[in-house]
Amino acid sequence: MRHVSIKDIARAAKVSHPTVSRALRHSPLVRSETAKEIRKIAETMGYRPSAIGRSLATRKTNMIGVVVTTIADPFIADVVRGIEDTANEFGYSVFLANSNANPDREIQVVHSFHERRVDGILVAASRVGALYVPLLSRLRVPIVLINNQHPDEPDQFVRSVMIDNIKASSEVMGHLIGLGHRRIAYIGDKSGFHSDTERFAGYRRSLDLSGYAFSPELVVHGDGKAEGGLQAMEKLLQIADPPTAVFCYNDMSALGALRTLCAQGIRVPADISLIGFDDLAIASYTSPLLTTVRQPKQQMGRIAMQMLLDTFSGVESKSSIKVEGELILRESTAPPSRCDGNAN
Amino acid sequence: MRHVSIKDIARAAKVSHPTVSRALRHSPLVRSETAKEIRKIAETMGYRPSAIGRSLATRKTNMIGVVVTTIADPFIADVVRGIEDTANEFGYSVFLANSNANPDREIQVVHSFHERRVDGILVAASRVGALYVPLLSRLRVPIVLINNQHPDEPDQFVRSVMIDNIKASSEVMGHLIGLGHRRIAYIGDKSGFHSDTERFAGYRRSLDLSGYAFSPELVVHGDGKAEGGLQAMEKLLQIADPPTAVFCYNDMSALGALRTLCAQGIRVPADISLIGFDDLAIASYTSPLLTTVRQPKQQMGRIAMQMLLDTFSGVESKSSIKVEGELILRESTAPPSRCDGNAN
DNA sequence: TCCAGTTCTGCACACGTGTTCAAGTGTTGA
DNA sequence: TCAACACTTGAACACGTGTGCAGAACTGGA
Repeated sequence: MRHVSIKDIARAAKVSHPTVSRALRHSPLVRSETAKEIRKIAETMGYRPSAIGRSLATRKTNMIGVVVTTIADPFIADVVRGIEDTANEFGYSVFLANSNANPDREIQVVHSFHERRVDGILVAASRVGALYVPLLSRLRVPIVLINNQHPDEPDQFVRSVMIDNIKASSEVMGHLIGLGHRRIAYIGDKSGFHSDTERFAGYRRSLDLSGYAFSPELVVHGDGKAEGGLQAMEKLLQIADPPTAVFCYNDMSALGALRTLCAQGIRVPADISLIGFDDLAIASYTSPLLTTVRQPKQQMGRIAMQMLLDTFSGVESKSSIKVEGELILRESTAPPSRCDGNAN
Repeated sequence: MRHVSIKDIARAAKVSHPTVSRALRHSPLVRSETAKEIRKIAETMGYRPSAIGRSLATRKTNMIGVVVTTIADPFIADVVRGIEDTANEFGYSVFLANSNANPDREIQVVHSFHERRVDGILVAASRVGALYVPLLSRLRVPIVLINNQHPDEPDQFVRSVMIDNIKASSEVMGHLIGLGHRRIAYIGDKSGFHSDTERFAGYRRSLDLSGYAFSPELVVHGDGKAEGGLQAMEKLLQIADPPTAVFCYNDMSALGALRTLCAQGIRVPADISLIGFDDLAIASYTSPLLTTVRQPKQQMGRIAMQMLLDTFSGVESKSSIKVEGELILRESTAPPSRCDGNAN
């Protein structure tokens, strides 16, 4: 049994199919009684317009593609939520594709989106990032990168929204240094995500500005997930002169680090201060509650989608938007308990 | 600038467009040198087939729709991951839509999927569930419900995959009762999700079978999220004779409950045992580590998608698949410390 | 009654791809 | 040399919708 089409309705209403098309779209070109009659028949026959046919005719699909590393990442899930809400509000449907941080897969996904003729693409937390902007740009599809490197030269098709990592990172360091910490460790990501790179830059710069020594052994790399943070923390505890505070580039890493500390009977924040980044929901339910930087995750999703919508409607808009993080002080940071003797 | 179509290639190769169509699809009907030449030209011109055109012609979209309550729920995120991986493996793209547990929205989403002519629909953790199976069935689109009520009468289009809640629930209760607990509380969900209903049934039945009294005041309702669990636990602590163990219908609720306990200085499991359900990643990073029931989340997504694929290819398959949960013993349960005097 | 103007309708085509069928070309065997 | 056959190609149409344009139907005024 086929779907009912406007031709079927046309036959039933004894009119031509263009008239049906116009009637259903409330075009003023069709007599109102006729239109009403047609719509009644359409309703009776259980008609649902075919987005496929419409897309072919209008060269507009009202679909957007979202490529993420993995939807299992709570940060990304929140961003996607903001995207989907906004998209839906404006009649767009979203394709979701996990790249699992695999560059090949990422490119393959973009091709798939292209074949489906999506009206726009959103990329969340890609590893490839700016590297494949040329590819993306060649597709001539509007694209918004989220928390990712934006090419220096302005590009007609590629836009971005990101948090001001350097600034947020500096606030984190300011807070820790203000509490009296000198030996501050940094847990990053071995995959080299843009967020990590920038946050590390802020960490480094704050140390320099404060005149404190940068110790390479205090920088370790996890995988952005709890397990990586757990192992990274173990490494930090093995060095001769362990840190008094640890700055994790994201909350999941902090969660793992917290687990290691707890398992080894090290008190947070009494013995070691811990600070994360993202303000995932979970950060409000750990013990102690996690001090972190709040990213407006859903809002970033909304903004990214809005940037696409603006592009669609030809509205001029900034090619790059920066949002602010907010340092959320909870319970996992405190002044260092012991004097570490490092006067410098 | 338009996309290049097979007609453009046909013109360039001085053949007709059907020949191009056949060449690109490696049809044996076209001479191999011609085909090779055509494919070379297509490559040069940067041709990418239009899924829209193809869908219209084949009446197959290779798209499936996934409706979830919210992708911000870690359980659902994992299921979706399994779905997406499998879908992608077989050349399908997935539409993601959040219903936010709003029945109207859920129906609207299904209509939207229908208009896009998806080949199948997956529903994860819906509140509406079986209630709108008639609607879904009328669309004549294969559907698989995940962890949701399945209509009693077998339906040609609606299938389901779910965990054996009663059994898992009984194991949980068996574990707690075996440890010596008598006053066991249950934290459920006020929205009335199917999972909650079934798990509660298992809780209730286990009490009956063991001959222990069922105390209505020991049953409280959260919202399936941490905040709800937190508040539910507060209520439980206010009753005159508080429970010695708490069974939370999901891990997020358990997380909130754990927070309340920790904040009030109540030791887990020394003072109160706590047990969850789902085995979210986070359950391995709490303090104490959370005892819970592991649901094969990704696998459930894979199975659901596989059921759809089977339907597409006409393979006969079961209309309902039950997977087993696995009780994961960690650190949050122990024998009760005090005699609660309730000899019964 | 006729004309001009307005309102409404349908024809024809477009969008990009796939498929059926007929016809063209070349090959083989009698 | 011719028929039978296999191989290759293209014309025509289908899928479902939207739109420009021509023409039909209707309205109002002289």
